[in-house]
Amino acid sequence: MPLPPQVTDLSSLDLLLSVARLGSIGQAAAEHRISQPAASARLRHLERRLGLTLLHRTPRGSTLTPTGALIADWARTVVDAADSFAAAVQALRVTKESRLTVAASQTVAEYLLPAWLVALRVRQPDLAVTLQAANSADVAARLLADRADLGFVEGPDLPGGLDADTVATDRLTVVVAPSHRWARRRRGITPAELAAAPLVAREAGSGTRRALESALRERGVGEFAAPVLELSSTTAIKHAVGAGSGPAVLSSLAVSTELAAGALVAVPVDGLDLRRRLRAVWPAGRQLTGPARDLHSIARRHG
Amino acid sequence: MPLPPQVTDLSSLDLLLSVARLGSIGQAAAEHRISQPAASARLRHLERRLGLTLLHRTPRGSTLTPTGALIADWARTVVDAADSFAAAVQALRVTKESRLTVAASQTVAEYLLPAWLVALRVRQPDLAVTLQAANSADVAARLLADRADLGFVEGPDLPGGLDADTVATDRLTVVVAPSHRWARRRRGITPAELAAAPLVAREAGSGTRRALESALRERGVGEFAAPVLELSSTTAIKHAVGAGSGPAVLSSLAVSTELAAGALVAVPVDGLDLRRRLRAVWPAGRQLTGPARDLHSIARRHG
DNA sequence: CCGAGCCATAACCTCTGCCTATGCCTCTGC
DNA sequence: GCAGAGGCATAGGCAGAGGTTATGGCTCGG
Repeated sequence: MPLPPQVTDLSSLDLLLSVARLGSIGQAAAEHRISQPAASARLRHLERRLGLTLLHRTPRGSTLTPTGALIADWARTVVDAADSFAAAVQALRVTKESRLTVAASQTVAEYLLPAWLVALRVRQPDLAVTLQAANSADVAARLLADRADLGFVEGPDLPGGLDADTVATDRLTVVVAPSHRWARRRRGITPAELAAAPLVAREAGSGTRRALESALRERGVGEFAAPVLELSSTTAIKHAVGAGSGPAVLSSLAVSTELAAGALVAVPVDGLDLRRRLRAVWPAGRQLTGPARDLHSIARRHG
Repeated sequence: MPLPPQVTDLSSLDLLLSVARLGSIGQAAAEHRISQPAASARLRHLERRLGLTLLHRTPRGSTLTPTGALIADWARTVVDAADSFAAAVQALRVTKESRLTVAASQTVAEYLLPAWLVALRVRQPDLAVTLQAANSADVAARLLADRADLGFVEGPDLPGGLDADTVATDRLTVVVAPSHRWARRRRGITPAELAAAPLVAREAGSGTRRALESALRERGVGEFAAPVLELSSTTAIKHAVGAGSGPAVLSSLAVSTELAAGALVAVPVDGLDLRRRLRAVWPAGRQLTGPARDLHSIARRHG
């Protein structure tokens, strides 16, 4: 199920947003460093591809039609996502002259860092950042070997030799489809019920899964039902849960949108603390300086 | 600030996701209806553009490298956003033979309908849907004139002649930057405080703003401070709030991600009910049938 | 009434990306 | 062992999308 060809070219959408902001095709063209006719043609093609009139073109500027404004709202979502993606990818490039190297664990790397890097880029456009995704032990090792300037870890155990500061919190959340019987319960479920339920899960070895099992063990539950389904992406899990395949346990960061819209329902678990601190870490005793301090403060503010 | 050229081509990312799922470049190529060499070249170009090795290519298939898996996770976000965009845009095309015409108010059209339409498309790929964005009165008029099959309205007042069913709830939410003094208060603020605060707002006439003022008037507050800043997009407002320009009042659907990550903080308002029901509506007495019923049930389940 | 700003059209060109054809490699099954 | 299937890479040829410059027409303000 490939993407329809109408949306594979983000530059047109980006151009449309520029026109919306600047009020003229020519100025938008300049911002994108293409000629005015090229911009005009691109927008015309966009209109033809979508089958919609997006712009009022007049001899003294161009404004969005009502339809165009709605399209622009939607487009902003896509372009923003692409922008975060770009910032994150940029940081994965191994640049020898990077002035900032970051090591981050899964949840932070997947959900939070892209946005932080966008914010960092606003403040320091030319800063080269390197990102290394790793588990907590690796993060610590890299920091202590001076192969990273700043790290982010999730979970309770803090590797030795590091100073830490909590920058965000997530919470493992039990989610079910609105039609699931758990969605209708007044009170939460018990840890034993959760452990006995066949979940939709990621492949074994994921940090989320380990964290869940450790929290349950703390409450004296040591036996877990086998997963009913193992999938490789969070998106696939969400879809499976929504389709009624069973409950799943995911980071609150992964499901916030679905919860707000009601596509999934969160089920509380009595007496089980599923919160996890997401912490910035750095070699003990050292003061963060320069870009590392900036990123830390962005993370703190954003999270 | 145009998008970097590395991410303007979503088809490469989409192709990468297919490879991740199917395990071979050739099969992914088939899914996208291009030749195997074309797919291979496209992926190679993607790797070169990003400066990263994403795939392990072997004579019996291709698998993602760890880096590739991380990239794929990020890419999924972008591609999903594009997919929703595409479904929504598709519905804006005025198709004479559409078998389903929907009229929706702002919040629903902007935040919820794209996802619902994706779900609807899964069930009925060939269904032609037309979407008309309108205010409540317009939605009602269109339904009664038989120019729409199903409508969605927000807010308390239900136009006459319609049957309705609540499918989702949103809540106008006061948000501030984490550094704002309201973020540190134990108890909520009072309606009078909110009314006296200069907000970051959308241009006058927005439904959100009207809803806020009407809720405040109900509580006996009739004077409102002038906005400190008026912006044209929700994204711009969120950025301004995060940068400390002041509080804003936005739909919970617009800020769920930022709240979960802590980038923005919600401030409760004592005794002010800012919930809004989002309702499906249709001509009174009529039974929903066919695709209209399907969309209604999707909306109900998703919201 | 003239000049500035904006958009459209036209003619030309470049270069990206696709396709077909083919070859090599690896694993499987006989 | 060996043959065949499936997978990826390379090569050559081609089409078209999208860019550029040059120019013209429209509208508004001074």
